[in-house]
Amino acid sequence: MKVIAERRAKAEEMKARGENPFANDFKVSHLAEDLSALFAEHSLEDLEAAIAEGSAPRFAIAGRLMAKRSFGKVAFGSLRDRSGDVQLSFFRPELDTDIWTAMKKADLGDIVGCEGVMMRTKAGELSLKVDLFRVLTKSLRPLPDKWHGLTDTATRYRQRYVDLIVTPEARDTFKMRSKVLRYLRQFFDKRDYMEVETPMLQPQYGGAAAKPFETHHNALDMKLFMRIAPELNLKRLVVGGFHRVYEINRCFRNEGISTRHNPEFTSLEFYEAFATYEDLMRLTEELISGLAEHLHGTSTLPWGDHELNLSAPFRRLSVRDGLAQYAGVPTESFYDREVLMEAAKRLKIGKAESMPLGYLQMAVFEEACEADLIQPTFVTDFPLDVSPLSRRKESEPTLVDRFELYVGGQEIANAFSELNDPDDQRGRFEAQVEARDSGDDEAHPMDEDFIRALEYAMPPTAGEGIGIDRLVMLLTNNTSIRDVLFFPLLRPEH
RNA sequence: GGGCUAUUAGCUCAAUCGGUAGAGCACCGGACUCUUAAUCCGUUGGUUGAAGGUUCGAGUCCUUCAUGGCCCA
Repeated sequence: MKVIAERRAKAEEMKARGENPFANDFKVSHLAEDLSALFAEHSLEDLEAAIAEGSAPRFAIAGRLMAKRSFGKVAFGSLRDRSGDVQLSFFRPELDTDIWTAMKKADLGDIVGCEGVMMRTKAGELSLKVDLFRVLTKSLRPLPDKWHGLTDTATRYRQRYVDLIVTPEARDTFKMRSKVLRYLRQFFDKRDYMEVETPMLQPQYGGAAAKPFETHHNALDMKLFMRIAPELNLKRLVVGGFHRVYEINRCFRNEGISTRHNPEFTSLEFYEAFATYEDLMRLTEELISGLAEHLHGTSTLPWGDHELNLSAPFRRLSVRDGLAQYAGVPTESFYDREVLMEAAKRLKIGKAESMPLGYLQMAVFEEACEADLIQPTFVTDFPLDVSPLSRRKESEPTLVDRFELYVGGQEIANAFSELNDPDDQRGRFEAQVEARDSGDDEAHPMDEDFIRALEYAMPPTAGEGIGIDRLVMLLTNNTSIRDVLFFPLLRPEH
């Protein structure tokens, strides 16, 4: 490519002049935002006077050259470092010829180092009046169009480094993601939770209904799974006496890829002894509305064509009522297989005949309700069949003390009062094993050690998992999970 | 997995009925002492995603493949 060849030639010219096009000897004194903060109140005249009497402080900044506008004897540039942008100004009559030439030769995208004093332009803009200028790192490839940026999604994801340079929204999203994680840690730390880490490589997987990735440990010649959830290990820690724990980390599920699924994703799971799922609803409301306030100063956020109201309290909707309101299944027919089958047929749900009742109830619920649950909604009272780790509802033992939080038409959180009766747990696992044997490859496998742990007594506990990627999507108004992951999984390029 | 759709210069996009692939930005050269998408003048830049096919002639039509996007399951 011609442009690359030209830039390589410039790098060679630098070498010929004894300059290193990949130098690492420039000392930075300040960031762009330091300069705008320090001089926010200084007038053009003040700054000119300081320069004239030689009392103006000198600054050394470095970053990527993002724009260049040159005239006969004056030029302006824009330098971006990790804090933001600052304008550079060059005045030919006052500069060494070499410095002016170096500036003229510099390409957009080069990493440059500048020294000088602060001034204001006639338009009033703060500007570093440069007297020393070097290309520190030569950029060999041209940046995308400075106005249109990168629009091709494949390129944006595959070459995220370029996307981050030219797409401010992408930068903002990832800054926001980082803030979310920090907020979550502070939120739980304040409540005396302990952050823990549990294995991602496991001889036995569990804690969710999903297909795992498998791998192999050579030394032990043993099959290992990538975890699909940290749940069982976190509950082992509760048994061990760590009564408030949370883990923020990656989970892996060997499933399809879509705008809301990536094979690896980040989950927050937290467990609190002596709490119930109802306590967690209040905690979740506080967490999410607090997060919105913290990030945006409001709990009303745009989401596609909608506006989300994330202020507490959130709506509560039992699965039973949801089926009645959205799927035309009267509350008294909640357990009526025929009525549910009619609804399933209407909603074109495949393989409904072979589903156990709880699965059928949830399949109909998800198909009929999910997309309409835009405003935050706690869906409660799940069927026992689909909840092998949840505590039975005392008033209605075919249901469990569980909720899922839906926002923006997608599941954000899943929580329940934990099942801590080891015998009931064994029965649930056995039912899951049976389901697996009859073809459900997402059924939960038996975990003898987990039952043994429960036999030592796990205090009454409530636990919750929150999908961090989806949460960030909501908080940044991104409708694709790929926009909140630095490097989403894609097919190989060639 | 199925349907629809897209892929053209480094980037953003044009190209009428199938008839010589073009513009803006970037780049290169020139003018210019306050710009901020600077402006003006002049150049350069193409295996039209890949492979086949139809045709005198294919960016355009057909087939297959690759990679995205949207919708459905």
